[in-house]
Amino acid sequence: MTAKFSTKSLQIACANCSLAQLCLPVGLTQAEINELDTLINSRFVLNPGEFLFKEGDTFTNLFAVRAGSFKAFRLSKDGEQTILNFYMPGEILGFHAIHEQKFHLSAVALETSSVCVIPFANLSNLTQKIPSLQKHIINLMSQKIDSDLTNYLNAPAQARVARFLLSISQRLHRRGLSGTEFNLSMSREDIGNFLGLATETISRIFSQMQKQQILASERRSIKILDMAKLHQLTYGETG
Amino acid sequence: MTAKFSTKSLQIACANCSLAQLCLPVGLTQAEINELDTLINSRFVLNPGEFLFKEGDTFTNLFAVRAGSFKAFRLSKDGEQTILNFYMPGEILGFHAIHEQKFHLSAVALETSSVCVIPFANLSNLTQKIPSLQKHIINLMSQKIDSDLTNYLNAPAQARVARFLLSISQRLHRRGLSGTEFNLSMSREDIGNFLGLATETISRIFSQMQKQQILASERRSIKILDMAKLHQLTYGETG
DNA sequence: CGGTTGCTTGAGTGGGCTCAAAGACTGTGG
DNA sequence: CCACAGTCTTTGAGCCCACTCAAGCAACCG
Repeated sequence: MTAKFSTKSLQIACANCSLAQLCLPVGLTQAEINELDTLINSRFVLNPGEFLFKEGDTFTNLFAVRAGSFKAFRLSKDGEQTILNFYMPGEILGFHAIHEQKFHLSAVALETSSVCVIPFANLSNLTQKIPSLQKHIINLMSQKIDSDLTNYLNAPAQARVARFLLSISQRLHRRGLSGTEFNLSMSREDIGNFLGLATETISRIFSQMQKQQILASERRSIKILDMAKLHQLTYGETG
Repeated sequence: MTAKFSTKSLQIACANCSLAQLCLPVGLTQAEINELDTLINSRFVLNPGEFLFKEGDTFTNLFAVRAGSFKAFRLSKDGEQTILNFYMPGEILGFHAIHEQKFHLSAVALETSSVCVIPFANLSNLTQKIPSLQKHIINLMSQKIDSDLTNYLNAPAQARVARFLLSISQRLHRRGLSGTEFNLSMSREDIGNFLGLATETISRIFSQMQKQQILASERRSIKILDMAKLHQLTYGETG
């Protein structure tokens, strides 16, 4: 079931959060950040497989990923998942649910993860008082619209996998982590589902990239050996 | 080249615009709508093939489609288009460009079309004064994020075409036009490009749907005969 | 009217899928 | 600490959906 927000309250403030630049506060005064901290009064931890929210849930909060990762998906009528996205630290879930006050997809933790709970009504009031915060929220939503454009482009299997790996790499790098050596938090099946490819195809392409010296992979551990070649494989997509 | 905004100024006010509910003003007082009208001081017409904006252009304005339609696309390095979306009356272009103040795609008119020019900086100031307007902008962006989710799902060719036709149908219906009889403003090639299918595949699927009595199509004229079956073909996608 | 562009239909090919099976890792209980 | 079951990943074989190539037809335009 959907996790209870009281599970575990963490003693963390936006003021000293390492994700601050990716997440909410930008160009705020100390007083404004404190006000924001009052707003975001809840932070909690989820175990692997726990739901952050479910399709059909009423929307009241945005969630900022603090640690771990999530997959967002819908269920078709025959019970099959369609994975729509993965979320990593510094990224925000829930923007899609604002306009109808309802989640149109589910999100589960792929590993032990923690999130900040951002009550949207309160945030909305605060943006009315703090212009730079309004600007930031709109920028985050704009970024989301922009990045989704690139995410869902059609391409041959190898290009899709290359694009996926680069996306993960860049998102890790942005947080100051290694963009060349990392562990995937999702299964081959999840990757395939997300990219619209069979599990076996993902596996084959990883093997193939290994033979071409583009990367070294062992189960979920990935080491990118030739970033340039990986970019080439997505070549022609977007310039 | 990108159209000049001075091309033709139309005498139209938000106050008596039939698209008002889809576009900007919602729940505003008369005074607020007048203020908005001052903001949106420019409306102009584009001929088929004219650019509304180009990849790389600096972002200063959002555009609301008043009449006609647009395709949005990127060019790959070998000059191939990748069509990302089509835009119809009441829909807004440019949300993706806010965060970097730069358009990451191009938009051209598919037919004679007109748009309202919305200077974003001014809009941003106004949302700070009018809470319900801020709410509406954020709702529009949320809607965009939400609908893009459904747009780019992987599916077999027939399901994609069915989804595409339903999307067009629903968007026309929302404006009070017929959702069962309409003319497509884009070529088979554009549809195929957008859906990630070959032109010939689009043509074959149209023929096939015609044999199955789902629709009657003659070039760009479409008449949907069996809406239920069309929905069935997208079955399993989203519930 | 002839040229161009867009649409349709057919034939054959191929990339990625399905089906199948074996190997590698994880967790649990004895 | 090991055995065993279950899950995830890899690899192979064969097939099918949608692509490419090709040709013919219909509409539009100068």
